Order: sequence, then C-alpha cells, then structure tokens
Amino acid sequence: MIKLTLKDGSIREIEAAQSAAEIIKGIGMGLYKAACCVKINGEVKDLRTIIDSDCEFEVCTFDTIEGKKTFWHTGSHILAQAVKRLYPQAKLAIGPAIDNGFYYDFDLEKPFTPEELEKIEAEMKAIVKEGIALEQFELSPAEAIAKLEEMGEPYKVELCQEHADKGEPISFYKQGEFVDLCAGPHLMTTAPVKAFKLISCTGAYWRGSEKNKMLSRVYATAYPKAADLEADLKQREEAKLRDHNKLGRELEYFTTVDFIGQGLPIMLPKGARVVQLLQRWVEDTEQKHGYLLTKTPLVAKRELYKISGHWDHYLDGMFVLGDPNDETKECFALRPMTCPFQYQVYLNRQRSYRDLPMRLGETSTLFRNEDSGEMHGLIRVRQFTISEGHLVLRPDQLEEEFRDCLELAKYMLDTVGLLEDCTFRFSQWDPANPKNKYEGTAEQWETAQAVMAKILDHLGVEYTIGIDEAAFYGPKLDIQYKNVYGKEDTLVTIQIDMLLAERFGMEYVDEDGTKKRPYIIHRTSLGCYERTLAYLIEKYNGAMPLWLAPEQVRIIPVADRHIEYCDKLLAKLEAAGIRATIDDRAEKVGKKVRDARLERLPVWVTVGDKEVESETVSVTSRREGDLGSMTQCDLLNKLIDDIANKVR
RNA sequence: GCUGAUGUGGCACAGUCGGUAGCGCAACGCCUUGGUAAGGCGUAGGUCGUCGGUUCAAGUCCGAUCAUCAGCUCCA
Repeated sequence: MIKLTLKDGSIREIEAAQSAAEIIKGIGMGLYKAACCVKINGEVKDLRTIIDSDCEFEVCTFDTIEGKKTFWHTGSHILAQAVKRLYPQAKLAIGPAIDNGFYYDFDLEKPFTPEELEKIEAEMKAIVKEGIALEQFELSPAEAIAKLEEMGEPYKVELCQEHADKGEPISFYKQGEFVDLCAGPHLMTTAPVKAFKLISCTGAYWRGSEKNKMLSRVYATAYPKAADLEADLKQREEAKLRDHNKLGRELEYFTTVDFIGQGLPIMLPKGARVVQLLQRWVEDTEQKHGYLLTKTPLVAKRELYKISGHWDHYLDGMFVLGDPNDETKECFALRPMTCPFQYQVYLNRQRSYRDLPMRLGETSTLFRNEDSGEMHGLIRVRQFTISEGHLVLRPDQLEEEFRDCLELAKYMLDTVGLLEDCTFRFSQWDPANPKNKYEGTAEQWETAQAVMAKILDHLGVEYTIGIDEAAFYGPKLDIQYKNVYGKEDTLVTIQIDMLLAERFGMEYVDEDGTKKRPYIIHRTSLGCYERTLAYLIEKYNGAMPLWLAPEQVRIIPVADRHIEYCDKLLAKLEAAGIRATIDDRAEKVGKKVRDARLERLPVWVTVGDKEVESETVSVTSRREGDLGSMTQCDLLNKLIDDIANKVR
C-alpha cells in the first residue's frame, strides 16, 4: 500500500506504483482533464511521474502558478513544432514559460513578419487539434549530444554539453515528429492548449549576452478557455491605454523635442507641479527624520570620479566635458550620482562618533548617458532628479538606520499609493565573476551581504535574490515596480557600502580616541521624481490623488452671470492654497464637465442660479461621485481635510 | 548599442498602380447663456521626420540619418 496525503489533508491509498496521471483519473476525470502537473512532496513533477512510495500529493491545475507554467511550457513546444514544420531550417534555442505566457527563441535568416506569425498560429491550431501525445525519454549525455548534432541543433548541443559534465541522463520530450531537449514538466498531450495567441516577434541575444548572436523571439500566451485568452488580450490592450508615455503626453505632463535629445523630457506645467509637490513633501519629511539638506555641484573634474571609482566603472555612462584621455587639460563630467559630492559635506571637518549617524539628503539631478535604445518616457531618461541621500554610520548603527531608511521609503511609497504593487529584491554580487565589476574582497562582500540578509530577515521583508545585480561598491535592497507592459524597474534602492569611505578617507574619532572607518548607506526615499511620476500616471490612469493634482478644483459657471460668484469662490480656494481654475468658456455645462472628466480633475463644482442664490456649490468628486449641494465653507473644509490627509 | 516596426497639420487617422494632400477632434471667429460626458455655422492650419538618390514627376520607390514604440542587453 502506498499512502498519498492530498492537499486537503485526506489520505488516499493505492495498491501499487502508478503514474500521477492514473492516480488523478482515479480521483476524478474532471480533475484529470484540468490537471497540468503535480507537486510531490512540494516538488513540481510531470503527470507521467510514477508514484511508488508514500508522499504528499498535490494536483496543479491551470489555476496554480505551477500549472500555468507547465501549460505554457507545452505551448512553447507546440510553437516550436509549428515553426519546425513550416521552417525546417530554423534552429531552436530556448522556450520557457514566463509570468504571462511563454516564448521561444529561434535562429532564423529573417525574423517573422506578422503574416508569418499568422501562418504559424494556424499550424499550431492543427497541432492542438491533432492532440499529439507528449512522450518523455532519456539519453546518456553522449547519446544526447550525438542526437542533437544529428538533428542539426547547435544551440541545443551547447546547452546539453553543460549538463553533460554532471553525468546525469538528459531528458527529452517528443510529440509526433518533434523532439526537444527539455527537463519538463509537460502536459500529457497538445490538446488542452486550445486558446493561444502569438503576441510579437522581437530580437533577443542568445543566452542574454550582447556578445552573442541575436535570435528571433516569439512571445505568446495561451489558456485552456477562449474566454480567458480574450480577457487577457483585452487587459493587455487596456493596460496600454494607461501607458504614462502616451497618457502623460496627452494630459500634458511632459513632452520631448527631437533637437533637445533622447531621454531629456520637458516637464510641462502639470508635470513640473507634481514633481514640485512631491519634492517639497520629501524634503520636509526627511528633515523631520533628521536629514540634513545639502546642495552640491552637478559637475566635477575627472579627478573626483577617479577617487570614487566611477571613472573606471562608469565612464561610458557619463557625459564628459573635454577629452577624457588628455591628462594635460582639465576634464569635467556631469555627475551620474551624488555620492562623492555629498561625502565632501562629511569631510568638511574632522568628525566624531558624536556626529554619527549623519544623514545627508539632497534633491539631486543626475546625468547618465544611456544607450540610445534604453530610453522610455519618464521611466528611463538621461537627466533625472532623485531624492538622494547618504548616511554615515558607526557599524553598530547600521541595522537601525537601514531599517529606518526602509521604513521611510515604505511610508512614502505607501502615501503615494505605489507600495502595494512593489516587490523587494536583494541585489547581490556574483561570486562567479568578481573581477567583472565589483570592488573589494570576497570577505567584505560576504560580510556586507550577511549584514543585509540579517536586517531583512529581522524586518520580515519578503524578497527575491538578484545575483549580479549589486552596485560595484556593495549590495542593494531594490524596491521594484512594474510598468503597464509588465517591465520591471527599480523605484527605490537602499545600499550598504563598505568601500567608498576608505577611498575618500572618511573616518571618525571614536569614544576611545582612535580613528575608525564609518559605514555608508546610499538610499533614496521616493526614487527619482520622473520615474515616480510615470508610475503615478500609470497607477491612477492619469487621475492624480487630490493632494498631488496639478489642478485640484475646476469651477464651472452655468452662464456668464455666475462668473462673479465663481471669482469669489476661486479667491477663497486660492487663499486656502487650493489649486483651482474657472472654466468660463462659452460652452455648455455638459461640455465643460466632459472636459473636466477627460482631464482627470479630482473635483469640479458647478455654479448656476440655485447655487448663487443659496450661497452653495454643486460638487462632484472623481472618486466619490456626485456629492450634491455643499456650502462654500463645507467644500473648503472637505478639500483642506482631504489634502492634509493625502487621500487617494 | 542590437532586432523589428513606425514617422502625413496640436491629437487620432485616410491617401489605391508614383501624377504635386483628405476627414474627424482640437484651435480661432461669429451665433447660442445653455444645469452635469461633445450646441450651431464659419475660418485658418500640413509639402508628408530630416538629408540625399532614382524619375519628366515621390507622401508613395531606394539609401542614409534622426526620433518614437516593443523586445534584448544595460540601468534609478
């Protein structure tokens, strides 16, 4: 007897070893039809897996992440099979499942055109209809390599060779005439992958390195039900409507001009206002948290960057003024980061342990010469302004200060409403290639990372680990955010630096009179204002929370005779620091309301005979709907309250 | 930087086989003073991203370049 502990805690017994598929059929054919894979003692396995001993047995349908991945992985094999049928000369690279579907990389003469993708889709439909069974088999590494060479798949040979050293058998999956090197798991047949769509064909480097050949990547997604596919595609379309790069331009937050340059956005009055509001709030809040405000130059001589190490590590990313190679002449560079400048504040005089922690904050404009293909709206630009800061610390202050930095960042992200969509990434160095970009010794890195890991675990922060994502001088905690296309960027970063203090000769006199080396935390609280603004536009679909709205209230007179009353109301609002305007155009109320809605005004009020007579206003809030008639005083109090409370 | 796509008045688009540009919205003017998602009439506005080439003739074909978009790589 073999005992299976099911997910609900119940025990199921089977007489003898059988495949997971057979066991699930025994539980119910409905479940079998929905099953994509199983988890045996927590480990994701194929339905073909033979169960021959007691275990925890969990069935994963498409509703689980594991199920989706299995489903999509089979989808990628169907895609590859269709491509091989239509383009036998195409070479296969890799084809994994991703967060929202799957892709497959092919080496082709020419990337697929949209018409070709349609033909591939048609062939995929045929493969699904055929309901081809997938079979798994294993070969020894030598046999596997021989087979892949015979198949004429050089990329697969390369992948296989890496596994060959382990001496373990190499797993393959076969569906009809199509065979692929693959660890699985997979569905039993191609039949369930009924609803799918090829999304796009783009370039991608083999093995993710720009030194390698660029392959053609086909992105796709798939669902068991057509309705779910439709919903996904619709959701993707709707997400694009929130794209800050489109919406931000339409709503006149920013623009760009060809002859100013890529990645150099012009902040229009609305965008500039939001940035100003954020910036003032951040500076004031940081002051309350003990930060000292600094203002340092945007340009420095090359010598500064040589000390900091940026000249060696970051020269390509800097805007250099002068010939960087001519040592006989002065050479300047626009600053790509604030660190070495702000350290000078600390270095201004000899420091005592009593001065620590020293928290320095600066609204800092930085310049980075990104590659031309990198720019994206306000998210990736060449000039940006960041809520920058550096904390100089005694070692024993590191944990508490790191925690405070994280809490400050979380408070700010929460206040603007972005925190709920953030994820945390512990960005570490890559011990495999320490010479690549990292300064310092392995010991220093292990120490700093151990400290950060301890702090994060203490704080109960859930994070993923990003290998080779660290800064050259230390590990980072990155707070990540995804844009409407699902592309992730860093919104906020908090970094532990155990190297630059030494380079700049920073020290403090400790209690015992000896000179000690401080630790440094590099951090931002709200990230860069451009990027944060971009995410706010996307998050709120252009409708900023009241306290951040460039225009908070629009006053709509019904007829010209009401304008005088509106002027008085406007004066009261302005006196209370509320940003308001009067729409006195010769248009009807319906038109003015429509425009106020389209411009995403948080509040608009209409004024006609009724309101003038009763000294009231008729109020509509974008979020709360029609609030009916209110006295001017009530309106004012409500606005002041909501603004003070930063209501979202 | 790499792969692909795109680039026509402020915005969103049309422009078939090469024969010197069309519509809607917006803008402006006039009329309308109208009560919660587009009132009416009229006017003006582009040489088709830029440069070069092919041609009797190019928005339309070719090349280069710039910019934009998606993806890759890189990064806040």
